[in-house]
Amino acid sequence: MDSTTASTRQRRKEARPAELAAAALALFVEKGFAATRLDNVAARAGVSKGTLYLYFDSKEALFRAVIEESVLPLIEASEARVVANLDDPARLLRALLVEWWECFGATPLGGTCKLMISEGGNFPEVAAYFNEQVIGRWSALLRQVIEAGIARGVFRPGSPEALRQMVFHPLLMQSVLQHSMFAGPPGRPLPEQYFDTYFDFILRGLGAADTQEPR
Amino acid sequence: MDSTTASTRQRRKEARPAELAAAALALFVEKGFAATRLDNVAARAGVSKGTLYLYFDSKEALFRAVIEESVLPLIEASEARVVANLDDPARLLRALLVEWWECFGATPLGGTCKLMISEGGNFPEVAAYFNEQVIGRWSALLRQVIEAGIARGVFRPGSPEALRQMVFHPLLMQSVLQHSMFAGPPGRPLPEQYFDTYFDFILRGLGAADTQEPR
Amino acid sequence: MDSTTASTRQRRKEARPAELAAAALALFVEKGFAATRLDNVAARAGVSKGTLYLYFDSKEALFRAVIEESVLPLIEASEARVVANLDDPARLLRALLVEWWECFGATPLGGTCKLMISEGGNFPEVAAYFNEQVIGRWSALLRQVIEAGIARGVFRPGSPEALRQMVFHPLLMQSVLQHSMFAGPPGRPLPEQYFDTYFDFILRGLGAADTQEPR
Amino acid sequence: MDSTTASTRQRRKEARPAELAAAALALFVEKGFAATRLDNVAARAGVSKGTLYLYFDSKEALFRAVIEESVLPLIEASEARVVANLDDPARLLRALLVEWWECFGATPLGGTCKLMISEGGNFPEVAAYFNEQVIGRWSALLRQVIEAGIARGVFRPGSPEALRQMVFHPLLMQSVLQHSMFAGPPGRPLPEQYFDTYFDFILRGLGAADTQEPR
DNA sequence: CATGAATGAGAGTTCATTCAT
DNA sequence: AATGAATGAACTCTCATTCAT
Repeated sequence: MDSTTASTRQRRKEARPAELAAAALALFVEKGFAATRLDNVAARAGVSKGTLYLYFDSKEALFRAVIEESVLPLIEASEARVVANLDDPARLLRALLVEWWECFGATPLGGTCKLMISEGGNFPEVAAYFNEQVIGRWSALLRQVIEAGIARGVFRPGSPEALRQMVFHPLLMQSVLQHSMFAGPPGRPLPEQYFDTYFDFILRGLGAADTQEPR
Repeated sequence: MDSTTASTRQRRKEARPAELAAAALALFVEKGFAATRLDNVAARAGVSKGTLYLYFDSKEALFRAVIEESVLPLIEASEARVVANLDDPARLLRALLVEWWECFGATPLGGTCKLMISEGGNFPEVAAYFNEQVIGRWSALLRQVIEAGIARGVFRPGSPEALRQMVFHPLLMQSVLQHSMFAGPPGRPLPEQYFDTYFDFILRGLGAADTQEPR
Repeated sequence: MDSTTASTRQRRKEARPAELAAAALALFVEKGFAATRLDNVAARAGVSKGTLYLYFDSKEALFRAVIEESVLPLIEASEARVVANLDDPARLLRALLVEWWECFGATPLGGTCKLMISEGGNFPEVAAYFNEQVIGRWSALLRQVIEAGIARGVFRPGSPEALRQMVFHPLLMQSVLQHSMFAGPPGRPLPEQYFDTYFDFILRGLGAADTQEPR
Repeated sequence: MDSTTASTRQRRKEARPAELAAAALALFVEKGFAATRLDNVAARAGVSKGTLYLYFDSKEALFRAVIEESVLPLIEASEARVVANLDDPARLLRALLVEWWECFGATPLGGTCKLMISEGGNFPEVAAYFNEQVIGRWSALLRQVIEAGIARGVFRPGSPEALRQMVFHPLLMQSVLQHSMFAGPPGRPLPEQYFDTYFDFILRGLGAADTQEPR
């Protein structure tokens, strides 16, 4: 019963839902919800099809779980970081975006963005949840940083929401594309110079004072 | 039987494939390929399900046709415009992007991008075709303009491909999002100020000398 | 469109639901609802499995249709007969019961009684419908005849409902048993003397004046 | 480990099969064989699903056991009573039927009859066994009493088998209906007057001389 | 040309049965 | 002896595809 006597069976049982959700995420991202066969999900997780139903009530419940479990950890860490570093918005912005890319956008979790773009229309409540808990909170963070930058005169004035899109969408589109069509060899890193060009571009775009400093 | 009805029929007959493809595009974009029912496509086009098979061999053939018919017109017009106006890259860039948005991104055709992001992995040949004929040619155009700007000293030096992404992806993401999840009322226009902020941002990002000129 | 041009296809289409319901009734009665396979229903009706779904939304809908279509005709004919012949209750009772047996109890329709006994608990709304529209109306008819007989002094006094059960349940049980367990060769008629013994018994049981007359 | 707990365990162990069979009987009667889930049987008996397989080889073996254990006790007692009391057939008949109702028909065991009506067709050997060991012996008893009555001139002449059905089927149908569709509050007793009307009716039906004696 | 009734392979889901613990 | 996680065959239901009309 206690942790020391946990059997192999027990350990598997506790790990199962996460394993199954990971397998499902990969296939949902690759093929879409409707085109993903539960046989394939089960096979990828190394279990039989029936086992899926021990942990999830239906294919749709699996989808919801995949989204819900994929999204929360990063946001909270980032929110904590923001409140502590608003005095150097340019550096903070760069740190947030790099972290987003490395911990989310470039990982399998990043597939959730492609997945919600593809399937959101078929699952309005899941889309609403994702919008509130993930997109909304993350967007608010970025707007906060941009507003701080404008307030401090580091960035030029402008609509924080529009500027947020200019800043974030190139990186988001990178993530979406890497989980789509031309994924190439999976895990292929961005070209070396990408982040240099990216940050130079968005800081110039924001009218940041010191865009000339080399990296 | 008489000439009048014959010509009416004739017109219908010739228009049919395009009507069917338009109905299919709308539903493929809204629901995805696998979740779209041919019954619904037929109903939206006002024909019976069997009629679809008079014009398309299979659901997949319909998908290919949808993609193939959606993409060519704009590119050729844009290509012609580019060769004629390379001497003012900033103005040309703005004109191209506005045109792309108004003639493609904001129209039902813009759904094609969302569709290829969602379904490209399931249709590699279609994705390859789309990549070559649309993405490749359009990207080449934009790179050409950016390179011209750099060569003329209007834009700062940098990787043309990376810069193309910074310039184009915010707009592309707008189009994708409008055809996805949170489409809101369909056809909702972008906020007035969006293009002002957008062009100001990307021209600053490109290091363009005169970013203050009004649109 | 009109009846003369009705095609083979058309004629089949109109007859299909009844054919399918008849096949389903036979198998539901024989095996029960849960143990009946839709494959078998389709095969017995000479169609494919998918065809069932052109006419019935689900297995349960098929069950409802089977019950609802099996029950109404007899009742109405019997109700009409009753109001016209209440002045000779003994003869009327005999006529009603013979008719019930020949037009319902001994036919495939009689299986509905066995079916509702077996499955009523799993389909409360269907059972309620059957109870109101069939059992209730038929029981009311019999009670009416018995009450008329008591009022005229032809039958001895007693609870009409209890007497109805004594009168009807032997015949009902015959029908149920013939559609159950020991059906023997289907359509096996009752032994010659059964009805003689039956009517003699129930008329004596009702205290009818002239139970001594031989048939 | 000590003798006290060992004996408790022992008692549980020996009682288990009967507890499991009782749980199964209740659910088989309520829902039918195919619609009864072994999970539910196990839950109702307070054990896990796997435990069922320690005592019964399969769901069908459980069904056989349920039937076989439900039937024998009453018959033997009744058979003994019959041989000792054939000299007063009317009184004996009444006693047998009251006993059948109180010890079988009105108890959970009475559900066996409904169950065999519902499922007999799917289990021919079980049905044959039930037919021989229960129905056959019980019917023979009743016929014996009826024949004795006829021989003594207490009942009018007639086919003993047909008369047996007239006599027994109203009571049997009561039992079947109480375990079916409209069971109402379970265990609801028959109306007070039911047995009065019932015995009056069948003794009149049998042409018994003295049907006026109160119960 | 156009229809829509019919098909049947293939999907999601259930549940009797097994077996490592 | 008892458990319950795991299995996979078998079910209901769907829908792209066909073809007689």
